Parts: sequence; C-alpha cells; structure tokens
Amino acid sequence: MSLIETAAVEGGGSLHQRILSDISEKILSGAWAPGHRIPFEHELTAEYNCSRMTVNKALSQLAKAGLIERRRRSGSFVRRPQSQAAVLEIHDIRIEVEALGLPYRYERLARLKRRSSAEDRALLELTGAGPVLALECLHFAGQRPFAHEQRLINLTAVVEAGEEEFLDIAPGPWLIGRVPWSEAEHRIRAIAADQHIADALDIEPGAPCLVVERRTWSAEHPVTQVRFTYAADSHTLVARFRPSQG
Amino acid sequence: MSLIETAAVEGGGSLHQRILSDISEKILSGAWAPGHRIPFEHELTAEYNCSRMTVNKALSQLAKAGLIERRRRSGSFVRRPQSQAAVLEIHDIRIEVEALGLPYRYERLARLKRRSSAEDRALLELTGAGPVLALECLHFAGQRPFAHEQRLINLTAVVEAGEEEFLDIAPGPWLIGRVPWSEAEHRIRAIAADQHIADALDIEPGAPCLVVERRTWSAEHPVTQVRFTYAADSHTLVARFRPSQG
DNA sequence: CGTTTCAATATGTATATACATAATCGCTAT
DNA sequence: ATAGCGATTATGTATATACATATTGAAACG
Repeated sequence: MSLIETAAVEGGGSLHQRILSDISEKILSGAWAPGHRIPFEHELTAEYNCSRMTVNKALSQLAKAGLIERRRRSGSFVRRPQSQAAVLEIHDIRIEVEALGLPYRYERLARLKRRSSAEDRALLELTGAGPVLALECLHFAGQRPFAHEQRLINLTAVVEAGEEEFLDIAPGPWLIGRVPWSEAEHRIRAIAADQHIADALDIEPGAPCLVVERRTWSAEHPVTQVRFTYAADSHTLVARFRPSQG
Repeated sequence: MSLIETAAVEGGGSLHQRILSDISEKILSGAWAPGHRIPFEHELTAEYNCSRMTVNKALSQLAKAGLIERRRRSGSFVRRPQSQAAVLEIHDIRIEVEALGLPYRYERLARLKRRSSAEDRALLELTGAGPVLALECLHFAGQRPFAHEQRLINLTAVVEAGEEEFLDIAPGPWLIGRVPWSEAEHRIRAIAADQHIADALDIEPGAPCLVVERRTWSAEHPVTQVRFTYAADSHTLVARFRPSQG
C-alpha cells in the first residue's frame, strides 16, 4: 500500500513509528488543535492497513509522551500543552525531538572564531581575554525549525573546539562527550521574537518564544554559554505564563 | 500464579508494568550494576509465566527510558547513568518516577509558617518582610527515597498557601495549578550529603548528591524557592561531573 | 419524570504465532 | 592458523485473536 511505501521513505522505519510521527507532526504543526479528537484506532487501522495492535502501540506512546489523552469509549484527544514540567525537559534537543517521534535534523548557520569581546566576557563570565568560538545553529523537528541555538565556547578551556567545524554534530553533544563539567546555571524566560529569530524559526516577529540560557563551568573555568530559543507553539516548550497543568 | 498475585498487590496493575517495575527497582537499587545482563526475554517469560510480547513491552519501555540497552543476539544490559541530559530532566518528580515504572509516594516531613528571616529573604530575593511558609518533603520511588524537597513559599504572593497542609499534595503541583509564573531560575550543582540529607535519603553522609534550586517569580513577585536534593546513585539524576554520554 | 439497567463501543492488556534482522559462534576450506 | 560462511540466537516488528474495563447512550422500569 502507498502509505507504507511513503513510510519507508520518511519515517523511522517501523510502521508504528511512522504513525506516531504522522500524528505528532499534525499536533505540533497545529493542524490538530488541543481538544481535537484523533481518529479511532479502527479508523487508523483502515488508513494504514495494519492491525489494531500496531496503531495501539503508536497511540500508547503518544499518550505516554503527553501529547494526547485517551478516554475509553470516547476516543483519543490532543492535550493542551503542559507548561511547567515541559519547560524543563528541554536539554538534549535531539532526544527531545526523537521522543516525539519526529526525525531530527541539525544545521549550522554560522561559525566565527574571535578574540572575546566585552559582551562575550560578560556572557561567559570570563575574566581574561582569550579567544572564543561563536556558533549559531538550528535544530529541526521534521520539517519545522524547533530550536535556535546561539553559543559561545571558551577556547581557552576547550582548545580542540577551535578545530571543529560543527557541521555534522551539534556543539551540545560534542561538548558533553569531551568536557567534564561541574556546574551549570540556567535562566528560562519568555521573549517576543525579533526579526532574526522569527526568520530562523519561521514564525511571526513578536510571537512569544521560550529562551533557555545555560552557562557551564568546568572546575571553575567557564566552558560555554548557550542560548536556546523555541517557538512557543511547539508543544513541549511552551512559553505559557499561566501554567495550564492540573 | 503467585507472581501475578503479588503483582496485583504492589505494581501498577498490568503485568508488563509489574515486570518493568521489578527491573527498574533492581537497577535503581544497585542490585544490578551497569553492564549487568538482565535475563533474556524467554527467561522472563518463564519467570512471570507470560508471553514474550508482554516481556518485550516492558523491556522496550526500559530501553526507551534509557535504563537498559538492548543488543541483538547478546541480550539486554543495564546502562551506565547518563549525565547531562538526565540532570535536566528532573522537574516534576511524580512524572519522572512514574516514567521509570515505579510507584510514586509523597510525604510531608515538616511545615512551618513564620515571618521571613533574613535568610528566607535572601533565598526568595524578598525585599519586604512578609510571612513565608517553610516546607520539607520527601518523594519516594517505590520503597526508596528519591528526592528531598526544601521549600519556601512567599505567603504575600500566594496567600492561600497558608491554609494548605500539603499532606496529600506536593507543593510543586499545587503551585503549578494555582500560581501564574513568568520566570524561573535554576542552579544545579553537586554536594556531599550532610547528616540530615543522608538520613532523609537513606544514604551515607558525605555521599554525592545532586542539588537543584529553583526560584520562581510571578509578575516580578517572588513566589517560591525550592531546593531538591537527589542521591547521586539514582539513575536519572546523577551528579557525575564527567559526563559519560557519547 | 427520574432512575436503573443494559448493551454498545473504544480503549487496555495479553496471547500465540510468524517472519525479519543483527550479531555471534563454530565449522569448514584454503 | 585464519578468513569466510552458515547456523544459531535474541531481539524487533507485526498479525489475528481474545477478553477485560470504563464509559456512554438508550431502553426499561418504578
């Protein structure tokens, strides 16, 4: 059947993954708003030409991930975004994206090695004036931009980062694999998207965004400062000021 | 069969939940150290007297949660704790615990309403000298203490908290359900357990612990300050300074 | 008219079965 | 001895089936 063929092209491979992926995409894109009733298992069974167990596996995982709510006799419904709990789940973006059943893609937008400016030193809490590496990256969930990353790496602390292009691997995972860390500080807040962020995330300027800034130290040395920006309408990363969770 | 009966008594209800719960308990308690090979599916099938699909469901979920790693032909193995990613997953403790397949339990240790001391004002970044509510709680995963919570609530900002006993509901969920928040600040670090924490978490004094402190503001007003302390040997909340994740 | 009961329905869990896939072990042939 | 090959093994995915359970809606009844 054609659906299965397209699944093999795009999805994670298995059919239930493909179903999961299709549905999360609909929810995250807003096509299916909160409260919307998802097709019944027997309908999806017909649509994907598979058994109910396969559909059930996909829907159960969606329920477990908090994207949908299942009610006996009534069906399955798109949940309203959870706020507080969700906000702090953002960390390893690849894992977060893949947990939603969406294909993850990473793209490096810019890379610049330079002597640290005053601003750089303020962001990194650097005392000396060594070189830094400035990076700008995008993380995708399926077709949609998921997070914008703006990062400074202290090249005095992480010399080998100066030789890395970060074209195929995101700086987060790269650093985790190499640099011991002893402390991290986070700041989480909401902003209105400026033009640059709006372009990057494919949203309207002024739209609410969630910003997570993280500074990491390793044995008293500042290692990196990173600022992740997420569009507020992405499910797990909501900049709702009034938490809706019960 | 007797195993099924005991499952009905303790576990979440379904058999695969029970299997999942049993195995996570073994891993989190340290009985099965990282690298340990857990029984093959067909062995668990015999042990629990159920089909392979049921065992498979439990093991797949454990793999997805990152507790174990599955290798074809070789078996399933307890994974080393992941560090970075895991550290930031801690937030809604109930959800975290239940994701591991363990029964969650909450216990309030102490509750004290008082005029804010100088220390309270520093912690909350309070300017005025209004009343605060000080709470001390414990969160359990199965039989084991999972997290120790020490919290201050600004009763000027959240008047109704003064009437709540917090015997049956943890302050976190309670606040999320009532108080709009606009900003949160986190600090994550490792400490050695003092006597008090060691007693609470049932670990040795001096053992490494992960501490997460969070301050929350709502429209410029400090709402609450909370300090979670986790034993480092709990899997998802590891105070490893040298991230082992690849 | 209100309440109770019952059947229909969608999800929740479990089974036996089947075949695919990847990794390892051991045998064989060079 | 060793490189290659095939058999074995454990997991990965999917199917058809069965029964449990919760909830809804409608029919039956007081």
